[in-house]
Amino acid sequence: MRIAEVSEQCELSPDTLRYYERIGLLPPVNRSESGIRDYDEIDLKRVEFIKCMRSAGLPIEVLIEYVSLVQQGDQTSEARKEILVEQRAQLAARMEEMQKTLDLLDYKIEVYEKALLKKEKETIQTQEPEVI
Amino acid sequence: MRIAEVSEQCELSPDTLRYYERIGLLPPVNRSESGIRDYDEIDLKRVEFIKCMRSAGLPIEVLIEYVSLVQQGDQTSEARKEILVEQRAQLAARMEEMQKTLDLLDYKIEVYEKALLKKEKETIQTQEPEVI
DNA sequence: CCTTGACTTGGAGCCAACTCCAGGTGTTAT
DNA sequence: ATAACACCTGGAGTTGGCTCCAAGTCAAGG
Repeated sequence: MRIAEVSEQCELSPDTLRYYERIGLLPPVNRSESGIRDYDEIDLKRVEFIKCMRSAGLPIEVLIEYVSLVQQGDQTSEARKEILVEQRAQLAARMEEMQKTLDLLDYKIEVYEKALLKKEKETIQTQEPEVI
Repeated sequence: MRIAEVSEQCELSPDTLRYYERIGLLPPVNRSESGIRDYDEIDLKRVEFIKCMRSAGLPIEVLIEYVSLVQQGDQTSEARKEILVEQRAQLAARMEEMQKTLDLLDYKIEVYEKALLKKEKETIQTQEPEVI
């Protein structure tokens, strides 16, 4: 599968895919004789994994470390698990922060709605004498 | 209240506080005769609000727009509410993305835990090689 | 054979959001 | 009175994460 197709399917630009490979976030993808990337199913799974992690804000550096450990084989499982546990904790913390913000936004929106309703009524009241 | 104290209390660097004011995210803070910032309670509330919004990833540009509408007074309530509603929606969407990632992380951690337990007990690993 | 279009590379450029710095002024404690 | 320190400003630098570009290669269609 060529880069354009992967790009479309995974919704990441070709530039981003090449960038990820360049920095070691994706292990080198197989090439055709003329040097064109040919992504296989395994590559696709990696891309999807990275996309998912990145979409939640996990730093590229951490993911590079994780990927590099995966490449080093089975004896790194413990270290890899620790990375995931740590990142999971940080993600959960960020989500809690965001939940607080969400609650505050909901509260403020409600306040605005009430204020706007009130304004509407008042406008009608002050308009009535004019209209009639 | 001077900038150092606000910085400590709100956990934002003095540089960041000055930066926020410079770009119009905070309305100008009152100064002492010698030009030193003297934050009052209202300023503190604004800082806390901005900090909360920023911690959830709301863009500075949007917050500047919101703050500027607040400065313009009551007739901008509708527009302000719309900004909050839009940002609330985007925030909720980001949180959903993050929840998916959290679930995936939990799944992977579980897999690692099982694999590590198995390894511990058996000392022989016939584990299928992982892709990522 | 020539053009078109997808791909390649290394490197530069860009954006958001800070963060740091130099050079200066003001304040406080000894 | 002088050292030490907090503050000021405008502007430059940094970081993370892409994104764009020029110049070149290659395969296929007319």
